[in-house]
Amino acid sequence: MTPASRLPRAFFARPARAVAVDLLGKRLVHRTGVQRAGGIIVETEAYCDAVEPDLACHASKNRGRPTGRTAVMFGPPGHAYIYFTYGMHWLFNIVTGRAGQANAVLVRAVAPLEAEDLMAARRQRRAAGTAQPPSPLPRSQWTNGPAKLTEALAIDGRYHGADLCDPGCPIWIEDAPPVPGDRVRAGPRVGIAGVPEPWRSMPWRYWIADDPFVSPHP
DNA sequence: AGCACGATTAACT
DNA sequence: GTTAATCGTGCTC
Repeated sequence: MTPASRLPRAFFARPARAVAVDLLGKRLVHRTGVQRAGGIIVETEAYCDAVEPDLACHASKNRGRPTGRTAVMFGPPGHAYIYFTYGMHWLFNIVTGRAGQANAVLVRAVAPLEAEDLMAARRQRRAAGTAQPPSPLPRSQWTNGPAKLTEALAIDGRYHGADLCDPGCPIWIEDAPPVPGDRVRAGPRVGIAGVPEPWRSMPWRYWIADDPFVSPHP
């Protein structure tokens, strides 16, 4: 069964920055069997807004030509661009814009909404070797980061390239009321200190003001 | 064929 | 504030 509120391709077929802002307040859902886990998107980042090269974007590698890793980003909008980083973390993006352009939006944080016990279990550290009961991870830290939310929602590389607009896809974005414009904040993207200016400082990270699940530090 | 490093996180001083 | 964990990718030799 597919919810009628699954966002259609037209939503994603727009410039990355517009989609990144409009994704705030929407719901990211992953169905595994009969279980559903999901959260309200509270933080995003736009990459490769197509006007000119964005050196912070993976698609700018290989002189801006597609590679095995980035090919999905050059494809049609509404598909998942998921990649593995630091040897241990999966990051979830949605392809935006139109085919031929390499645009994407990174989902950096969500607020837990459904199946919270399931998310907590997925995020709970395994007891390392010695039999010491791991202290429960606070709810505030379940999904407040790009790699934390993929772990909590069990999203990984198997969904790389998946069409989120396909009624059969177990991952989708559910429509929800938009966040008022005066509640949206913008600032530089996180974790790209090695990227040259001006791209390093472009304010293409968006979040909901004062939301407790926005990723820490930055 | 080899290598430096990353759209991060958690644990540590 | 600092650093280890951990490995696929893109770039250099």
